[in-house]
Amino acid sequence: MSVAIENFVKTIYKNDTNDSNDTKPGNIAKKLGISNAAATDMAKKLASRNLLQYEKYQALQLTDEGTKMALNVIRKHRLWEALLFKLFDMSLHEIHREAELLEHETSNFLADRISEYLGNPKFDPHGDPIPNANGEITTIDTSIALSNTQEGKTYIISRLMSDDKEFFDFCALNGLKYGNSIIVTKQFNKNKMTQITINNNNIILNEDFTNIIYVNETNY
Amino acid sequence: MSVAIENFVKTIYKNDTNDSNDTKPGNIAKKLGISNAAATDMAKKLASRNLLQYEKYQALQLTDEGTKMALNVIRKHRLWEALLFKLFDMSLHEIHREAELLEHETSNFLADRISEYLGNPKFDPHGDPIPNANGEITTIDTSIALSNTQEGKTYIISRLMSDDKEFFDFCALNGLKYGNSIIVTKQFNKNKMTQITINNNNIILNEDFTNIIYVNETNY
DNA sequence: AATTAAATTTAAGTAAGCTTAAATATTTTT
DNA sequence: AAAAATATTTAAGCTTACTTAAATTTAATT
Ligand SMILES: [Mn+2]
Ligand SMILES: [Mn+2]
Ligand SMILES: [Mn+2]
Ligand SMILES: [Mn+2]
Repeated sequence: MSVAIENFVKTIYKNDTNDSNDTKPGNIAKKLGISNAAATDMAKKLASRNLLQYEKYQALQLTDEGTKMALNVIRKHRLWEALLFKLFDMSLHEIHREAELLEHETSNFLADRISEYLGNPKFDPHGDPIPNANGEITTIDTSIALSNTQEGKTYIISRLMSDDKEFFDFCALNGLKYGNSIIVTKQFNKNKMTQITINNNNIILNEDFTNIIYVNETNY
Repeated sequence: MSVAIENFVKTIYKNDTNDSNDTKPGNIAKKLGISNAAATDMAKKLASRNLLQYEKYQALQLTDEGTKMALNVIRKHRLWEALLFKLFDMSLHEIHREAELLEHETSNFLADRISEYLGNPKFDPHGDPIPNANGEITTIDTSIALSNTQEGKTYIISRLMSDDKEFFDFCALNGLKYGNSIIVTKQFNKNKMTQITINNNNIILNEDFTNIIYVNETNY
């Protein structure tokens, strides 16, 4: 499959699982940086190849085959991120940038070698789950957005759902890293802002950030 | 630059440095598996971009810029081969197959990280020299083809110049590996066949093989 | 409910990288 | 040196993945 097709189904999949907006050609176009017309064309083509269902003016829906393809690409993306992070200690932004390209030129064989080498990890360095070789995500995600946490409790950072360099730079600067521990000290304005304590620093985050930082409760 | 262009200049470079046939569009077409017409078109386009010199019916000649691009792609190819070989113990054929794709989707930044991680190696697992970040091959190659060796002498395998699975499988089976030691026990029929001893086995190789296996003399 | 705004689709066109077939030039053989 | 064989180039056309502009449909506003 071509790079264009792989990125297209992947973007649909991620829009469906992570975002609230509907999965119409226009929204996919925006994310891919192409015109609406191009996205509509592509949607029709992929429908004829049984990768998705397309009905005029309706949201796009991946078929099982399309979902499988998306998960296969996502698997490769996240395995690359895990490998580059481990070997070269590159930043979250850098590993994402490289993985975005490498994911399309990686055989299933090589993906399996990478996975094996890393001990078949279930999560990438962002905390995103890595689909297995059958295109299944077996892990149950119990994490919640920071905006939904409770004052006074301690949490472990489980996911940083972003592709944005600025965000990652901010995270790196403040110790906001997959696996690190934080205390939620205050929720402001109906959870539109959240104060946390990490490494003895107090940080106030607005909803742009608290909606994409996911955490798990701890027992302490 | 596109994959097509990178493979094109790389193929010209390799034809110039490794092969005896002239570097006309037809020969490049054959190696790339495209039509002569396509190769001629591409040659004209690359000439207009100052990557090579094109004159009707003449051999193609890379400009400095074209050569630099070729060496940059070759650097990435060989770094990938070295990394995959080291990490995953893949065969020479497998690492080549993957590198052929990955080489086009690798930033200079990532190439430098790979090189660094490997200790800036000067050779890949085939024994081919790895250009440095400036696109220079600093290593002086003193190796000779097995067909040009002398009876009774001991040599170290320095290069296996092939992309062929069958050849690599044969090599792997018989211990013909970069760095291994062999004794040339006999040269037959004006060096069209060569008998060597390796791991106490005698093997007779014909010129298909002795022309692509390179070795260095030892002092013993 | 009608009007306006926004999103989606259709239509027409482009560039890259190929193809095959025909025309032309070069190389080899006689 | 001519003829035949081979290689190269030109010409015409195809597919993929895009573009912009116009037409149409849907959604939002009054
Ligand atoms: Mn990523
Ligand atoms: Mn991608
Ligand atoms: Mn190789
Ligand atoms: Mn290649």
